[in-house]
Amino acid sequence: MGLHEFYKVEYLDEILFLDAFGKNLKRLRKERGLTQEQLAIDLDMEISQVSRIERGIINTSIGNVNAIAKVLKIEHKELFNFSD
Amino acid sequence: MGLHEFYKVEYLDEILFLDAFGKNLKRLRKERGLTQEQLAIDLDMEISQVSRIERGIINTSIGNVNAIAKVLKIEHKELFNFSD
DNA sequence: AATCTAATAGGCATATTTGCCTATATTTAT
DNA sequence: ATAAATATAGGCAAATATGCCTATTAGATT
Repeated sequence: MGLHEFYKVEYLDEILFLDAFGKNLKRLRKERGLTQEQLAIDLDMEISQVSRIERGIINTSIGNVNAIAKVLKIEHKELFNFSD
Repeated sequence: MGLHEFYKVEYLDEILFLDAFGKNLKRLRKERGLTQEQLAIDLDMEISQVSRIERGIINTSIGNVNAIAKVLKIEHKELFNFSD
């Protein structure tokens, strides 16, 4: 079905953003040949959280953005570098 | 006194990051002649939250990063563009 | 097909953020 | 110096993220 079935219209922009952010993270992770489990270990985070972030169902923190950038050895901006 | 007086060493990197992020946001906001109150209104957020974010005492969400970038009419990466 | 690996899903308790509120402090303008 | 505007501070309840756990599904390999 893709994305969420129900949502408040006011938050649609955020939902789309979280979805795009997650897809981008998944792409960057796979490009480096990492599994969700390995990324979770490196981040000292639960694998279920990594999964939730990549699926765009949670609104994670900028602290995690910082940690992810460090682990993936990329700049913060790369995590936000997606057309939509 | 600057920053926090007590913290767990493991989280020092995150504390420094949140502090830098907040200072950068404050700079970007002032450059555009906005008060915390006006920014809060535009973001549909509490002024106390804007204050907490700028002071680096909370770890806000990527959804707010997205909203802030939109309101300030800047790219996401600008919010992370600080030396340290 | 069977097995192994990776990812998704969700429940529940805890931690953290956020909204709402009031009060105080700091800065700016008169 | 006084007043007005702006920012900081913190308490409390509600909302949300996270950790920990188990189970299920999807994908890859043999």
